Amino acid sequence: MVSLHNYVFNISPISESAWQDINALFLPKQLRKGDYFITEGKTATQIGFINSGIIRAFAKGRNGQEYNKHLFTAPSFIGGYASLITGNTNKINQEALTDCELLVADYHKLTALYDKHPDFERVARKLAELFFAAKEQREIELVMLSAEERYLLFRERMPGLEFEIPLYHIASYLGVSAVQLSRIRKNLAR
Amino acid sequence: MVSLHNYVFNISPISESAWQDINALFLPKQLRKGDYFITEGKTATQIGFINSGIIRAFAKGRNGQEYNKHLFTAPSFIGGYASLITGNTNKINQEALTDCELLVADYHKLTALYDKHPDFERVARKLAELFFAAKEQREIELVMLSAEERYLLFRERMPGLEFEIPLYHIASYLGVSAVQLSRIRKNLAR
DNA sequence: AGCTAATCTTTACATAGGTTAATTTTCTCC
DNA sequence: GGAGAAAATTAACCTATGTAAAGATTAGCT
Repeated sequence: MVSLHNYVFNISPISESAWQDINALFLPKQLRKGDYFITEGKTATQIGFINSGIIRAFAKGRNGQEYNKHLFTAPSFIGGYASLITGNTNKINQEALTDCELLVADYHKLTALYDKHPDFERVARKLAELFFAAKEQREIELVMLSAEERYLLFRERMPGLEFEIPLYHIASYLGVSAVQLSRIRKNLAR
Repeated sequence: MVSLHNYVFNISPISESAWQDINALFLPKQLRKGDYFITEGKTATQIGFINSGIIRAFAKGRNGQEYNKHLFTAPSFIGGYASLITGNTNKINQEALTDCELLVADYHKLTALYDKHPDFERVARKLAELFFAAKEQREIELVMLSAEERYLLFRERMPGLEFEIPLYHIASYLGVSAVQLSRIRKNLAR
């Protein structure tokens, strides 16, 4: 299991003193399957780190249909990043698909450490850059690849995950209906 | 016109000394319509700032079809951000759709200033965060909205732009074929 | 083990949107 | 201003994928 410490140091090493200050802000928290970490319409204040479990981030359309923007597994930060950054309300929800072990910190207490620890702000910069590059990649794949290709890529990148959560969540993550994913799987099996 | 100075200070103010060091790295550059700022397969080394003109960032599929990931207008940074960050080759191209006035700097000379000027690294962090939030928003819109809704949103956000560049570039930006955009426009006109 | 609810697949049908090609309209530049 | 190129529209056709509903399968209790 990748600890918060290793995860952070892997992005960009920081001083021992910075790590102490950061670590002190994170407290353990459990989520039960079905619990929400953030909810649309509310303003995010916390950032979480997944030690175990699976969380989906999803947006809701007006007809009530949902789109799974992302599936998070350990190790990974979660939270209403856009809301934390801009101060606007969340446009999305994050729901535990399994029981989860998290570490949770107040985001603004964390960002208050940037002045004291520029090496930590560097971590935040690199993280934001990596998030951006990942989003860019996903955007290209959503538009340029067929649903079947996206499914194959998904299986490659998150092996086993398709057996831990309902397929319709994966379909939504891939941007297709559960029916269509079922057809795709049938095709591949031949 | 929003200058580089104002653009940067608007994100997060920096010391006069930091601004001097940054500004010294940016040199004017003209692009003619049709010129490329970055090319896929090559590694990006430069970052640009658009003072005037329009640039499209696009990805190419295997069948040669293109997808306009983004349309840039002044004021805006351009460059192979993902490549600059990761050191991998560009997966995308950036092509001038009109003659352009840019300021261009070596990216690594710029990032070398982070140690000396933490206030500048803060600018970089906020910028990356804003980029990320924008991508997230675009991703949601691509998946949740119909092509017609995306077109209306585009007209609202970039008024007039549809009269400055070929419609098929806008269609590609919206993720539909030129034929389909034509149908959409016809529908709206009724 | 067996019951119930959840999930997955399949079928039938509808539609948005792709492709290709022909036609019309609009630019561009001599 | 006219010729040729570029862009936009239209028409014809096709396919991927959506929706709804019915069945089949699986999982989660008690």
